[in-house]
Amino acid sequence: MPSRTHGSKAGTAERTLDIAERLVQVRGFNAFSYADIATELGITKATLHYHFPGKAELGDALIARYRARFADALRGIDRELVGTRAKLDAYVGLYSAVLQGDRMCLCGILAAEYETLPTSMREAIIEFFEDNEAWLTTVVTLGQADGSISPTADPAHLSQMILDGLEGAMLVARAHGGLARFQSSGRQLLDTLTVSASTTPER
Amino acid sequence: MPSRTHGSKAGTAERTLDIAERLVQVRGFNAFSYADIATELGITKATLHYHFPGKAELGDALIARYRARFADALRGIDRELVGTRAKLDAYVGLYSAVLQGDRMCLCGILAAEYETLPTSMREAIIEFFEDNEAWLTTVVTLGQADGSISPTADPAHLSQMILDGLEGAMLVARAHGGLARFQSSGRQLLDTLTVSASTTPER
DNA sequence: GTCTATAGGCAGATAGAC
DNA sequence: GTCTATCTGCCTATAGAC
Repeated sequence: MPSRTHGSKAGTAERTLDIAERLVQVRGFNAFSYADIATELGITKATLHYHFPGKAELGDALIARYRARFADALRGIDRELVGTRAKLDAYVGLYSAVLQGDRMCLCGILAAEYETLPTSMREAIIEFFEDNEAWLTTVVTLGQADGSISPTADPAHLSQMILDGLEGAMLVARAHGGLARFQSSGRQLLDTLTVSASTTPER
Repeated sequence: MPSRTHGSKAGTAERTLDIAERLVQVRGFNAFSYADIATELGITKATLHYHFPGKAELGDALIARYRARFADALRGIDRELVGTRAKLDAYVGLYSAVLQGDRMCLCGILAAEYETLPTSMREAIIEFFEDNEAWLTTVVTLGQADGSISPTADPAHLSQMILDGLEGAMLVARAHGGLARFQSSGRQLLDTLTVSASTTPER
């Protein structure tokens, strides 16, 4: 969800990343071209190759920026919210914001194309998932300590379940059900997971 | 799960579907070509166009066959198994079998490429998801009746959560964690969902 | 049904002028 | 940094012979 490039003053490289990011999140890495970006940016393909020698380098930069922005958002949640359910709700909100632009999670859609991607991109995608699982594990562990999550389950398994559930909800919702469906699926996931300690589900 | 084309005697059309199906499930619809299939089949691209005029028609046939095969598998579960958890375990097993060949669910990977697909394929993908949700809803409703699933949640929401969770688990697992991760995520989902009526989780 | 041959387009990428 | 021009290769698709 994190804000993409700010106001008006942004270099060609940054604007390229903004456009490429959107194209990948909507259409996938194998379904956009340098020509698409060049047209939208009003420059030539050759100029694009000056900033990003090949598609692989562009992909690397895309993931690196997305990953850093997502990590920032997670730190923001830790800073501003207390309580397991509040943090998890905010986490779901991150995904909702992405889906609002008819986009899929960048690393989620790249995971679908995983077999066709260069090694450097593959490794960075894995790191994105690991970041998310690590953060979720701290939140789940907190939840087990404060009694809002059942203490019998393995926090790592619960974290995987949450990540997978939300990535899948985005994937399916873009074809079938849209934002409303994503949100009901996400809410159901959290409701099923958390024994309402103090938070009251809205229905 | 669903057996692909049987023994030795299969026409060109059927063998084309077998190969195309695998290529799509592994690489995606936008990352395979008629040339890939022709080479593997030992025929020319022109022959392929005789059987399937364009990629859209091939895609339609792919989804139709996959959907029918999946529906058969669901009927098989209903025929052979009783008990909510047993049916749900078998459902997860269907997905595990797909993942074993490093494949993603056909309609899951197509959902990632949704924006780039022809209308006919889009509609068929949605129908696949609806089939699954309808079946899951009957199982969840059964589970609420027999006490193995909490009766307070909406069966439709729980069905979405299950479908989304498994599609997402496949998506992520192919990049990170593989079959083992898919299975632990799937088990965690079912364990969280079902209040162990009689089935004992393996840990 | 399967082939040869080919069309026409677009992909990613590079050389070299400004 | 950005351009023009161009290369090479692959893509989907078609015509027409066998």
